[in-house]
This record gives sequence, structure tokens and C-alpha cells, in this order.
Amino acid sequence: MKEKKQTIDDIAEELKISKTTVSRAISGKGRISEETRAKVMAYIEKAGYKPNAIARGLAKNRTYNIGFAVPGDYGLVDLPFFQNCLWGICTYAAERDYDVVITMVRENDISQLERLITNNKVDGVIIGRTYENDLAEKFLTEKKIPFVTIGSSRNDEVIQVDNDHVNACKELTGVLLGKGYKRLALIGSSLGYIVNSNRLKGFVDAHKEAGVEPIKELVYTDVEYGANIDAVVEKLVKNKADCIICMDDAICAYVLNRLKVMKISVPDQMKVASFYNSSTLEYNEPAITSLNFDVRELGMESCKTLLQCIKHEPETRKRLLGFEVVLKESTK
Amino acid sequence: MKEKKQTIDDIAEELKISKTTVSRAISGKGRISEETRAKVMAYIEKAGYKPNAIARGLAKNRTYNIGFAVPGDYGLVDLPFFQNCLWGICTYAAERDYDVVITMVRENDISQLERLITNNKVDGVIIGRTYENDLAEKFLTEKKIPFVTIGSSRNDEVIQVDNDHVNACKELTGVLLGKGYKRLALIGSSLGYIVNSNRLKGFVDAHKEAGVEPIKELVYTDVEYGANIDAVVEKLVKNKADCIICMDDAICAYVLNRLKVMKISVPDQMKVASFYNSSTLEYNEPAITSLNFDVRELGMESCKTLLQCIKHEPETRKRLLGFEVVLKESTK
DNA sequence: CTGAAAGCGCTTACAG
DNA sequence: CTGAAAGCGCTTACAG
Repeated sequence: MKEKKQTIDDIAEELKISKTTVSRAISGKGRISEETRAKVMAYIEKAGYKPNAIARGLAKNRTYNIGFAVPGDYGLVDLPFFQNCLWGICTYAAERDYDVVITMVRENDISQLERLITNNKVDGVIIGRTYENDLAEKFLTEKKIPFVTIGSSRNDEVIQVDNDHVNACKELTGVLLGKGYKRLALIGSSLGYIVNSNRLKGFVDAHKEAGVEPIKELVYTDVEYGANIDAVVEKLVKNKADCIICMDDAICAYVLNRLKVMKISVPDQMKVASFYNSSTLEYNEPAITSLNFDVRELGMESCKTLLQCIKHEPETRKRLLGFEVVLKESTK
Repeated sequence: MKEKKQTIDDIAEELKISKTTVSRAISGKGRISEETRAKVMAYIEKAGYKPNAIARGLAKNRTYNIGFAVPGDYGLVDLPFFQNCLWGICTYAAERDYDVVITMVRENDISQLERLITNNKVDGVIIGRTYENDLAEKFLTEKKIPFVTIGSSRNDEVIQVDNDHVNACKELTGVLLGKGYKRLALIGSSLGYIVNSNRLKGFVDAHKEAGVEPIKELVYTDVEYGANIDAVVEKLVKNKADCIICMDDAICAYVLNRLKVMKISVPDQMKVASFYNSSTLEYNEPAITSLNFDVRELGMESCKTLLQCIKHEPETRKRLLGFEVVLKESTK
């Protein structure tokens, strides 16, 4: 049975050695004979001793915590994207004895993050979404706190891990053009998110490569969740789009509903494609063509990179993960 | 501009007083003249000094972190429910200078949580979902770590915050019976989650109160996300259900899709109701009748209760939050 | 290879 | 009301 909390002193006393030695046995640093080392480890194991992370933190000026900054804005919190990232981050971190603390940030309010940093609660931060003018990025750079972004940054100095949205959107667009659809629409939220600019770039690039011009009146990048989507969809229909590409699954869900109300059937009268095949869309009828990213992998990768930053230098400053285009009923 | 990290010693020296006094000025504990107090605070303010949370933690044996245990099981991570809880928890915690660290637990694997506790990384824990036989609950009780559950527990000793699922489901069911629907179906996942048992109880209670028997062949409580839902829906149709109540929105989305494939129109040929009016369903066509809980409020309340537990005793051991029934197109 | 000692930045009896 | 000192549980030069 468990006694009260043991300390390194208790075990030193028990073993008739100094606590210095115990500490070294545990950390594996400093010269120590294999023999004593084994003895200490054996005792620790059997006594169920666990070092106090706080004390170690104070001595080494480390917390063994990393922060994950997720968007606290209304429409964004819900996205399964961040949950899946979180899953990857937590899983990777736990294996290295790190923990992850959550902090909500907004495009123009990073006060929670500031608190976290000035209170010394974390050794580094993963930024879950990058903005065109990113306060968090600026703040962390200034404070010299290691951080990595999920999603691209304009600043090449920033360590970033991202899916290759430019090429992903380019390939998806290319495939759809190749299928003979000529009036492709693109609909998404603010270009203030860098990821949206990248998607737009891919969309344009694919058109160029196919030797055609993207159609301006079919591109909307200022859609608010639930607000003006209906109006936009109606314009797209009026402007004779033959295929709508949605920049995220939440938007896609709205679009599908709107089309249903308008009695426009998918894919017969309108093709639809989306990003991320979240479960919402995966089981939709008809199934929706989409890009597929391994978001949990992305989370793990970002965490791995951050831990590298904390320990020394990361292997790469900018790392792009793959994607797949998954063709389904909705674009047939 | 910021110099290097300041300590309590620096400011004591600067002010020609002892660090004891500085500490007291900051904490507000111990006798200290209002005058010196003001002086210290003024200096701190202007110098931008922030105490080191780690050091304080070591001295007071506190971390100023709380844990939030969320289900790491596949189908569950995605639910917006937990994100919204998290939002509430983080918001409340941040105001009190606490931070929240995430830990993933599974029905039969709480190793991440164990690590968190034995490493002394948190002062208390919020359990996001309760199981019929809850390992986390047992573990935390044994370790004497303060915790509160979101969702009900079988154990009356446990501090719990929950929506009133029994009465919520009872009222929803009652309303539907009152509308003249006679063959109500109930479909949900495992009764291993206490919340599902509670919903079932409400369903049964409402029938009793109306003087009718619940129809056994229309009740399915072992539905897996995405797996056997289709088969279940077909059985419900065959068994002539006239209204399907879904225990969560993910299930409801599947049900709606299946009905669409089967060319059964809602609400003409089948009524549908769900729990939580998440955005997915809110904008569905037709809009779905559902229960409405304020999940962010629930998160805040659970955090408030936990902080009470950590400081002293909570005001109430079991707290039930309200709900509303929101009637929409789908049950017309 | 091992240990005594100082130190990480706070808090808090204890004594004045 | 204020301060010197010990202590929270570790780590790590420094000396042997």
C-alpha cells in the first residue's frame, strides 16, 4: 500500500547513499556506477517512487508542459480538426512525460496566452491556427519562447508544420477541371487565416496549369459561418457554377442544406467537394468528394517538432505533410 | 523594455525591504501596513513583475493547474460537447489564474491520467464523461485528489455537475407522446455511459406517466457510431416507429442520412428528435427538434465547483443544470 | 564514482 | 508591522 509521498531524501536515507547519487541514477546524467544505478532503480521501482515534477521544474527551470493555443472564436471551437490535433499532441506528449495545457486565443485577444507565458507555465507552445497578422506569433517571438505553428506562417523564421494545402487544393481543383467541370466555385471564410489564402492559391494555380482563368464571380472568401452562406449559394447557382468547392466541412454542411432547400440535387444538378472528410460528410448521402488529411498525425508531428525546439534545434523549419484526394459520389 | 526575469529578491533589494514583506504584499496574507503594501504593488505594476508560478507551487505544494479528462475513444473525441465544455472550463479557470491540462482516458485505460497525478502536475481533475464502472473515479478517490464529474455518478460521495438528463429526456418524450405519436423509438450508444442510462430512464418515466408502455422493440442502446446504425434504422422502420429520438447529434446525423437513402421523408413519414442542438443539426433541413443544454455553462460550473473543492468544501455535492426542449420542423 | 553544499524562487512559522 | 531563516524537492557545479 501507498505510504505518504516519498522524496528523494527518503530513498537516499533508505539506501545509505547521498541524494546526489539518487538524482543521478534517475536522470542518468553524471558519472555513476552501473551497480549503484541498478540498486537505486530497483528500489524506486519497488517503492513506487515518482519524482516531483514541480521541484524538478524549479531546479531545471522547466515545466514539462507545453501549451496548445486553439482558436476561441465561436464558429471555430467546434471544428473536429482541433480535437484531432489535440489527440495527436496529447498522445505524443504523454509518451515523453510532457503534458499539454490548453489556451484559447482569438485573432485580436491573446491575453490567456500571455498569462500562460508570464506565469511560466509552459516550456513551449503549439499554435493551432495561423492568422495573417498573428499576435501570438509576435508575442512568443519577442518573449523568446519556443513555438511551432500548425499551419503556415508568412515568416520564414517560424517553425511550422502543415499539410500541403496549396498542392492539395491544386490537385483537387485539377481533377475536377479534368473531369470537364468548367465553372468551379470556391467558398470559404476569411483570408485572414493563412490556410485559406493557400487554398485559394492552389485553386488559382490549377486553373493556370489547365490554361483557363478562374472565374471571379464564383469565388467567395468572406463567408461567415451560418450567416451569409445562403445568399452566397444562391449567387453561385445564379452564376451557373457547376461545382462548388467548400473550404471546410462546416461550410459544406450548410451548402448542402441550402441546395436541398433549393431543390437542387447533388450530384445531378450541382457537384460538391470539400476539405477534410469528417464523419459528418463521410456518411452524407451522397458521399462527398474531399481532401483527406491525417490530422492526428499532424498533431503528433507538431508536438515532436516542438519538443525538438525545446531541447535543441528542430530538424526542419518548415515541414509539409501529405494529403489525398478522395473522389466520391458528389462529383460524379 | 523587458529586462531579464525578475525575482522577488530583485524587487526586495530595489525597495530596501525584505522579500518576506514583498511576498506578503503580493499574497495579501499576513500583517502588513497598507502603506508598504501599496508601495510594493505600485513598483510591481510598473516593473511588470510576475511571480514564478512554479516556485510558488513548490512552496505551497500546489500547481495551479487542473486536469480535464476527456474520452480518447475514437467516436467520442469529435463531439462538440467536449470542446464546448473545455471552452467553459478554460474561461473560468483563466480568470482565477488556473490553467487546464488535457488528458485522454478510455473506459479501461487511464494510464495518462495516472501519470498526470503521480507526477503531481495538477491540483484536481474534472472528469468529462462518467462510465458505469469508472476507473478514473476510483483512482482519484483512492489518491485523495479532488475531482468533479461532468455527468452523474453512481457514487453519492462524488461531487458531480450535470444537466438533468432524466427530466430532459422525460419532458421531450412527454411532449412527443402528447403530440399523439404512439410508437416512439430511442436509439443511442452504450449504457456503459451513465448519461445514456439516465436518458433511457427519462424515456421510460414519460411513458409511465402517460399511462402507456414503452415499446421494447423500438429501443436500441448498443449502437456503434457508423457501424450498425443503418441496420437499426431499418428495423425501426419495419417495426413501424413513428418518431425516432436520437441520444446524440452524431447518431442523429447518421439516422437522417439513412432515412434519406431509404427515401423516407422527415417529418412527413417519420419524425426525428435529438439531443443537443449542435450546429450540424440546427441548420439541417428540416430543422431538428432537440434538447438544448448550455454546455459552456456546464463547463464553467464544473470548474467553479472543482476550485471550491481544492480550496475547501464545495457548496453542493450534486448540482443539476437546466435544459430546454426546442420544438422544430422535424416533429411537426 | 560519490557527496556536501548551494541554488531554483517562492512561502511561512517564529521571533522581534 | 517587519525580517532572518528554514523549507518545498529537486539538480548540478565543485571538490574529492
